[in-house]
Amino acid sequence: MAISFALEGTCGAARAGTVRTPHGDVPTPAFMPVGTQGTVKGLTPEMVRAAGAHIILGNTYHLALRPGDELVRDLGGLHKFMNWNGPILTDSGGFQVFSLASQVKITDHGAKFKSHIDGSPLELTPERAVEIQQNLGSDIAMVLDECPPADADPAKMRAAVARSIKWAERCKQHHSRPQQAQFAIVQGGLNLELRAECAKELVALDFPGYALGGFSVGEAPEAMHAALPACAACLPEHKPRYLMGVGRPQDLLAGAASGIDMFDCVMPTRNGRNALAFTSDGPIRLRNAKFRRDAAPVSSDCACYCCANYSRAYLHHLFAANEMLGPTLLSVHNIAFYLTLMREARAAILEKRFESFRAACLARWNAAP
RNA sequence: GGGUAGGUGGCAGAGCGGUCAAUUGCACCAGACUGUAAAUCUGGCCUCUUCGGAGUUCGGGGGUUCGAAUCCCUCCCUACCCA
Repeated sequence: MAISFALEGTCGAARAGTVRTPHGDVPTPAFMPVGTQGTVKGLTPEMVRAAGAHIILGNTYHLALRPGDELVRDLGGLHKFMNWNGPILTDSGGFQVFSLASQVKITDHGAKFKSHIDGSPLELTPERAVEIQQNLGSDIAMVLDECPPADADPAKMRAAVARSIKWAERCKQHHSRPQQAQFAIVQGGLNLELRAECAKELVALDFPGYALGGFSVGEAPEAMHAALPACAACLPEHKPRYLMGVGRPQDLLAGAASGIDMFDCVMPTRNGRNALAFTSDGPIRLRNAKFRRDAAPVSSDCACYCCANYSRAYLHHLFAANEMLGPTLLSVHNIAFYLTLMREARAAILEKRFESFRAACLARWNAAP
């Protein structure tokens, strides 16, 4: 068994547990910083760990294109290559089928891409996605899925679900790395019946973990929040549940409240690079002139390296001067903020006070001036 | 004292008779960012505005013209060269 999941406590639908992997344990609910190209942008692994991360993401599509999955394999695997010895989850490239859609042609066989790097043609099939992730040596691999946009018409949505199920089967069939767990991905958009159907088929295939894909792809956040409880409830209780690509802090809490265990999102790092800081009083834009002389730390009660040592005024200066330390420090903070939130959420679940914790967080974030 | 090249919006720098409130970059102001083609992108940036427009701008003054940032005269200023 490549991974196992221990459920340690619940509070309503919310769950606290531990995902055990060959490279270490992950307490849940967990947030996974995104390191698409074999790096959490701007941060060393030491910084990522110090910020509180237990597990990070890598990406099949990007790493296969460059430097190449066989190269990574030959150099000892992704953990060694990037010097991260904790757990790694690799995304399958399914999201790139969505986000690079203008250059992608999808057939039942696979997704034909044009490389965003040099335009060269390539095809990502379910089998190839499995192979790449096995070469990378991640602890958790994702099946290749088709992730339609939120406004896709019902027929397209249904077809994407059908294809995602077939592809999941092929991925499972092709998978052969015992120390790697493969998670399936439920699609279906906001159609709960379709979601349930998709989940049922995938659960029958008995994967060690299940993800909800196809959220935060253009729909209103409230619509996603409303759909999550039912979607999560379709998944096995004794296996980890992963909400892919989500989201803002309030989305993570909504997910956790619905019974989701794992999250990933580029938001803390990308927004950090773009001078937006998540704070206990809501998001702030450190490029704004009002922070020019603000001696306070980025977030008032944050214990991260950034907040322990630097002022908002200094961060404002770094971004104004275009200094690379600005994005780095703010990525450190934002990741720490997300991970602290998950740690507190976990404690609140175990202490059966998750809903009041969530309500308090939302009240504070929304009270911002 | 003589010559030459110039003086355009916070700065740099286009424009050289009408389509110019004036290209562009920087700076500045604000916004966006959800399984990362993103240290990126979008909008604003003379004044007023009922957002339809309206009013004042291109060193100062005067002139030519239906019309001038653009042509002429004059004054002021800057840079370089010659005495």
